[in-house]
Amino acid sequence: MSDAEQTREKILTVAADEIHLHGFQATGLSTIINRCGISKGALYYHFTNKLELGYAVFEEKYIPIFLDTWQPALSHEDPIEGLCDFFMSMCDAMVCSEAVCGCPLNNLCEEMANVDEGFRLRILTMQEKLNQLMVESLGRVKSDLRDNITLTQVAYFIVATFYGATTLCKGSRNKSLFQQVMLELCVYIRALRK
Amino acid sequence: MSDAEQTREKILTVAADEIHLHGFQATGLSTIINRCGISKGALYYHFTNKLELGYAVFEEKYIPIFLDTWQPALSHEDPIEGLCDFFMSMCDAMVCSEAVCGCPLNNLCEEMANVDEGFRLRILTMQEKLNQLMVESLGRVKSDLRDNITLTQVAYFIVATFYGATTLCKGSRNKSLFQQVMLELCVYIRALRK
DNA sequence: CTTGCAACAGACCAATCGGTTTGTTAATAT
DNA sequence: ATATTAACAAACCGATTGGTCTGTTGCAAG
Repeated sequence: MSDAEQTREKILTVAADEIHLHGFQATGLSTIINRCGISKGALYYHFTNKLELGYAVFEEKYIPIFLDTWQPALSHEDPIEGLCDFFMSMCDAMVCSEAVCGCPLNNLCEEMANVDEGFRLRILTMQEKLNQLMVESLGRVKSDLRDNITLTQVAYFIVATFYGATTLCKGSRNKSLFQQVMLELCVYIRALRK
Repeated sequence: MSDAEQTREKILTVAADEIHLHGFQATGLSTIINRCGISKGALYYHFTNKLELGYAVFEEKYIPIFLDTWQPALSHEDPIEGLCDFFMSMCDAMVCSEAVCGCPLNNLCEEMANVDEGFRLRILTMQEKLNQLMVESLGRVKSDLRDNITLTQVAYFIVATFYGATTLCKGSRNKSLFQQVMLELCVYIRALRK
């Protein structure tokens, strides 16, 4: 990787972390610059403006992370247990010390959906993609599931609950609260079976 | 109500609306001042700083609205149906034109929980209060419910799903998506019965 | 009549923001 | 050897932010 590419990568990595920690709008370019040890000239050489940097972080960092996080659960031979395992593992991964950052997708959706259309559409695309993946995943065991369920609806319900759990956890800084919601979510998911 | 009290009320009302629309940090004092048709001197006469104004908005505006919104559902003689009615009515109330603002509590929690401890504790108190109310409410018909359920856990689960649904709706600007999650939530709630 | 304070108005200020411009350097192509 | 360019460094800029400071006005008590 060339020096320039390394610089670009470093900017993206630091920006991704900073946006995850403090949100997009609250993240100053000066912070990114300082943490990277570069100048403003360097940043603006690689990105035309703050918004474009944000888009790049979303597409080159958040999307891959997001897919890598959900993929194992969804490609599990038994998606029901795959999801339950995933949610339980998220309980351990959830850090509740100084700050709870939660899911970058959820955060950006809350912060930017009403602020910038470019962000909103990217988030929307990702959410539809996740829903589609989940529908496909559950569809593979459709014969095991109750007859009266709508897969799309169920998929959105699951994601909504997951998102809401992270929000609650942010306010309470209580990992066990997150865990409780996840446990109940597992109860719900397992009850999808006949 | 005296003139001074009227001014204070107007500030609180406008600030509450503006914070609901754009969040606390993105709301400038100049916006509030302009919309109220007052001066900066007036604002700082009634509130020591922006943060204290935010707290006042939370306590004198958001908390009452929040309680008034949930109370009817929870004090319904049949809380299960009370909640279902409530969620269905929220589908109609949800506006999806230019922007989706969602629940002020959820918004502030997402934005401020990791930024200011004063906000976080106020939000936390309110969420615990809601949970307590919901547990009491469901507790009144406990004999009708399945034996293996934990009321607190169920209550947090319900609120989490509701919160997450508003987030999804923000990104998609699709009222029917919100409706789908609410429908599934009703399915879940009704399944709490024996 | 005047003194005093509540209730503002509005100029002012330092800090910070995203963004621009100019300058420098090292490498590469000719 | 020279010209060009990629890849930055850093001073600079206008706009905006929350916050302060110095008035000014109207009513009310003495």
